[in-house]
Amino acid sequence: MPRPGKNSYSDQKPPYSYISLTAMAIQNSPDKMLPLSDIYKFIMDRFPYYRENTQRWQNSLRHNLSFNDCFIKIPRRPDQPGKGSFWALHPDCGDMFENGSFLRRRKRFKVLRAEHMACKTSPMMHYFHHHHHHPGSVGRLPHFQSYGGITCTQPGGFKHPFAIENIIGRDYKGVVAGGLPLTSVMHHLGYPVPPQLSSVVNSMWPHVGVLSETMSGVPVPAPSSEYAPFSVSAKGLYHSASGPTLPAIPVPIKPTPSLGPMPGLTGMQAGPTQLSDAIVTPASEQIIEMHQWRRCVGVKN
DNA sequence: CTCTGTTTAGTTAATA
DNA sequence: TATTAACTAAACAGAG
Repeated sequence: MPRPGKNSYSDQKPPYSYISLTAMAIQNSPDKMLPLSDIYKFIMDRFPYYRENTQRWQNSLRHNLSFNDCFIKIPRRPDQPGKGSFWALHPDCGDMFENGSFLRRRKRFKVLRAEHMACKTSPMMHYFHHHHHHPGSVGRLPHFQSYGGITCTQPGGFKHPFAIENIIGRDYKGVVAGGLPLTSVMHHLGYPVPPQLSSVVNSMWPHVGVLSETMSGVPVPAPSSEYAPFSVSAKGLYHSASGPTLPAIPVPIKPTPSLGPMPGLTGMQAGPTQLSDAIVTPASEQIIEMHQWRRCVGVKN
């Protein structure tokens, strides 16, 4: 029960599952991977609700990381000191929240057992420690050459569930140049895409806030963590609150198909620019290597 | 010791 | 209403 005069609604439970909160944190990070403590931090910075009962929800969140195949562990390399591994999103997990609800996915993402074993228990994981990463490379686009394996496991090409261009497909479907998604163009021009588009991420995840606020450790001020809208009709906000494009707020309940938040998404996924419009990050680069290795070893997918 | 990570088990709640 | 995703609790192991 929110008490009047004090933060009113902002400490109410956000309409996100732990999975979506975690995915949000990961996707909002420059490298698309975060250590556990940073996932905690992200959530606590933006959602006052989670500044309490930390033992309870953090236990649940850790359970989710381990239990759900959509999250994968990426070992630290020697030049990345710290505790625990990095957590990233599995490249094949698809659009987990395509139904528009961030509370419950339509289906739980599961990888095949063989792949699961290879991914989670292989002693070859140390493989990742040895490849073209330098302390200064964070946030930069990696080399094209290492990029070839991006389509590796899904026919038609993989689209990261929270990939920038997917978000663009939802919020900025008009932002296209020459038939190519903006990200593709930027990528080809050599721009470091993710940072430029952080505002797009913010529009997708209304409570993500601005990156610099996390960096400085200053909690995000009230406006970005106001939950009053969630108690109101989602559909109404859906059409009115965020202008001509997309919901500024996630839809807590399953929308009707015609109201689907991302009419352009399917087209994006089937689009002709599979390879070039994916976002490559240090995390995905390492994932790509993992997949290449698995293919090489003959792990079926 | 704390933190991270895995696992089992039971409950709650969304949705087909 | 049945199914199943999500949540919670808890035991436990290993790393640092």
